[in-house]
Amino acid sequence: MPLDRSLISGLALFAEMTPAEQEDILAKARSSRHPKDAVIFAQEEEAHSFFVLLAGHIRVVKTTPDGEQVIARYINEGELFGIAPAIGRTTYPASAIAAVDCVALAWPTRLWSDFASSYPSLTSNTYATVGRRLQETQQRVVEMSTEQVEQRVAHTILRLIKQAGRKTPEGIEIDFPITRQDIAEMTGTTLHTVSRLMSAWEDEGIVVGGRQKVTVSDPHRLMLIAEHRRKR
Amino acid sequence: MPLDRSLISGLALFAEMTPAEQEDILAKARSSRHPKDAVIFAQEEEAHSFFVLLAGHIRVVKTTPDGEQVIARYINEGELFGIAPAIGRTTYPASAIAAVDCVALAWPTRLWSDFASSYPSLTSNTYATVGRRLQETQQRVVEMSTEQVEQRVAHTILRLIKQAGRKTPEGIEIDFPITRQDIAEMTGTTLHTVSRLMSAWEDEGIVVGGRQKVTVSDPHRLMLIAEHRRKR
DNA sequence: CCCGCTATTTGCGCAACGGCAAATTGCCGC
DNA sequence: GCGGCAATTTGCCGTTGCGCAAATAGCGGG
Repeated sequence: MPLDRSLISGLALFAEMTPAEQEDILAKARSSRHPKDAVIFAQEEEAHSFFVLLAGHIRVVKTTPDGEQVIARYINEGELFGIAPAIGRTTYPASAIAAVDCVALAWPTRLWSDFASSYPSLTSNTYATVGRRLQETQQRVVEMSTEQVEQRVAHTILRLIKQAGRKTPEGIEIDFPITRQDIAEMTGTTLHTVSRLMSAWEDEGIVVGGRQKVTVSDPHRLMLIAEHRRKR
Repeated sequence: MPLDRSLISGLALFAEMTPAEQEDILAKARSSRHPKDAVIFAQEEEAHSFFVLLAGHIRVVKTTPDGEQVIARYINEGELFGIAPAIGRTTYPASAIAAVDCVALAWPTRLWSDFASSYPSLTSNTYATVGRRLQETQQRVVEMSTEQVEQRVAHTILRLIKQAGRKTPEGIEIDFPITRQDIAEMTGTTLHTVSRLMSAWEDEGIVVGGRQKVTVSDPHRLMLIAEHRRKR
C-alpha cells in the first residue's frame, strides 16, 4: 500500500522539498516495524538500506572483538540512521537495536547516490547531521579525557533528558527504557558504579530511580554535579 | 603570484577534477606559511577560511572551559582541515596549531557552497573525509571505554607511526615532534603515566625515546601490548 | 497469584592511575 | 661554551572506580 506524504512532511529533513519530491521519495521507501529489542541491522553487515526513524527510539551499539559493548548514540524520531553509504562505507559500523517498538522508513542503499544528486537539500541536511554527530562524538572524547565518572554520568543523563525527556509529576523522565548497564556503556564505566552514583543521587533527592527508568527531579542540582570541577 | 597546478594535482582530493577545474580552484586560493607552533585558527573563532595542508603536520586541539586540552587529531599532508562550513558550523570547533613549519592553501569560507555545487567530486571526497573522521572518533570512544591506559597508548602510537611514520636505522619514528604530554592528551591520561609506560617499553627494547621523539623498534611487540586482553 | 528471570543494590578488597614533588637531562640561543 | 628553559623521569602515596560476590527487588508470563 502507498505511504502517505504526511508521514514525512513534518520532518526537518524533508522540509525543503516540494510535495512532489516528497511523494517521489516515499514511493521508493519501504516502511518497517521493529518490535522492542529487534536488531534492525548488525555491525559489519552489508549496508543494504538506510533509514529514517518515524516513531520510537533506537540504540546504536558498537561491539568490540572481545564482546564488550559501547553505545554510540540513541536515535530519536525524525532522525536518519544507517547512513553508511553517505559516508562512503559498504558495511554498517555499528548495530541498531530498537529500544522500544519502532517504525521506520527504509530505502535501498543503491538509491543514495540518486537521491544525493536529485535533492540537494537532503544531501546538505544529511551532512549537517553527520557533522553534528562528529561534534558530539568529539565532545564525548573530551569528557572522557577530562572528567571524572560522576560528572560524565551526570552529563550523559542531562543530555538524555534533553533529547528524550518527558515531564512527569516527579520530574523529567527519559522517554524509553534504559538500564544502568546502558548508562555505563554510554559513559565508559560499569553498571555497579552507575548504580552507586544513582543511589547516592536518589538519597539527595536529585533523581528517582526505577527499573529501566530514570527520572530527574532536580535538574539544576544535577547540572551542578556535571559542571563541578574538583581541581584547579 | 599565481600558484602552480602541480601543487594540488597529486592530491587524492582533487584527483577527479579536470586541469581546468584545478586551475580555477587554485586561482581562488591563497597560500600561507605557518611556522612551528603558530595558531592557524583558534577554537570558537569565526570560521573565515577552510584549508588544505600542502606540507607539514598540524595538531587539532580542543580546550575545555577550565583550560585542559585534548588533541582531536593530527592532520597530514594533503588533508583538508578547518572545514567547519561543510558541516554547518560558523565557528571552528577546535584550534589548529602547526606541529612543524607548514604550508597550506586557504579559501574563504563563503566559497565553500560554490565549490560544493560546482565540483561534486570535491564534495564527495570531503564528506568521505568527515565520515572517516567520525569513524575514527567513535573508535577512540570505544577504546577509551574498554581499554586500559597501556593499551590505549600503544594503539595511539601505532596509529601515529602508521600515518606519519618514517624509517630510521633504529625503527619507525614519528615524523614530527611530539611530547609525552601530547600523547597523554591523545589518550586521556597524564604525561607521567605516558612517561612511565614508555620507560618500561624502552627497557624491554620495544621503543626508543627521545626528547619530543618516539621511535618504535619492535612494532610487533607493541601490537601485542595493544591487543592484550586482561579479562575474559 | 506465584515463579523465574533480569535488573538493581551494596559490601569489600584491591589494582590502576593520578597527583605531587623533586631530580635530571637535553637542547637552543646567546 | 654556558645558562636557562622545557621536557622527561621517577619515587611515593592516595584515591577512584573496578572486580567479585551475594542479596534483593520488580516485572512479565503462565
